[in-house]
Amino acid sequence: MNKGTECVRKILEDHGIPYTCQRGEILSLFIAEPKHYKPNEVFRLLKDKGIGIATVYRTLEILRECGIIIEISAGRDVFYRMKKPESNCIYAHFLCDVCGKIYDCLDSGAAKKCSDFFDLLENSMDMTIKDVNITIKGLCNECKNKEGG
Amino acid sequence: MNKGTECVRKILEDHGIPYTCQRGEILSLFIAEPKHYKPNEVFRLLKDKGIGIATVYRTLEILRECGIIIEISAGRDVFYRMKKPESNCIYAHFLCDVCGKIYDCLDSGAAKKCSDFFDLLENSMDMTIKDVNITIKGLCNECKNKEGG
DNA sequence: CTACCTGCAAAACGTTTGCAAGACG
DNA sequence: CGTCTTGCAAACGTTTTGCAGGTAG
Repeated sequence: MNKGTECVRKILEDHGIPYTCQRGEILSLFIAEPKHYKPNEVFRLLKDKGIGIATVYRTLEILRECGIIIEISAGRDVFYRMKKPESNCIYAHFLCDVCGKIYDCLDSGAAKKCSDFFDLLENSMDMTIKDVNITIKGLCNECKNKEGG
Repeated sequence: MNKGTECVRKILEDHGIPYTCQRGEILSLFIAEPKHYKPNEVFRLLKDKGIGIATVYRTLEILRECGIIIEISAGRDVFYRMKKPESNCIYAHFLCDVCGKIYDCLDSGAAKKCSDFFDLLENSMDMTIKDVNITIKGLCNECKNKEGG
């Protein structure tokens, strides 16, 4: 049993999730390359290892429930990615209309401003905010410059 | 031909959309009760009048394309509602975890602040923002007080 | 050994499409 | 009358579910 497996097993068990090799593989994927994955993508990358689509969905739900990964909906698509420790329930993503790439886009300064803003909103509307999901659509850096030039 | 029909016909034609009674019915729904509708909901409310689900989807897409209504995705659900003239491409919605109700939640003051924030972000990340969709999840006013008390 | 987890296949959704019939101007 | 629009049913992609067999502890 190698180092990576050990590490992944520990994360799962620390969250009260019994280890199985399928769960290990899925979580490893998110750790190895920390980007946004659609369920289908996870399935495509791991089906060679004999992981079924149902297990992918069930595992993503488990990992999300316990806060290891987060679910992001951008338009009609659903993505998952690792939860970053510094993010305080406010997630902002930029989705490029042209190339379809998805970018995270809150540095800690912006996150703080945002957080203050939503605190105010929470009070003024007398509700309890659990999380905020901001999806920005437009042209990303690359596509903007391609179109312009 | 009554007043309501005339009015709806005018809106459609002003946007370059040929009038049909199905389009009229769908748009009337949004005008009569200006709330958030899922495609399915629109279909359920209008199928008695012989409107098919395909027509609902096609019409919603047409109305969205020309800016009469907007599309909002909240979690895995897609909603449509009338576009408000004052909204400047920034849409914020509150979705209650418990009762599932959806609320608009940017008054003009908050919208201005938000707008400034995203202008800054746009510059600092060198991208072009077309629209911003903010989904806030949590407990709404009513459900919060029910749970608490 | 028991409880839980898995893959498969089928079902359940939401959404889109092709097509023949019908409505619009 | 030609064009565009419609309803239907089928197709499609995504997500969920039931179940028999397998795995973990």
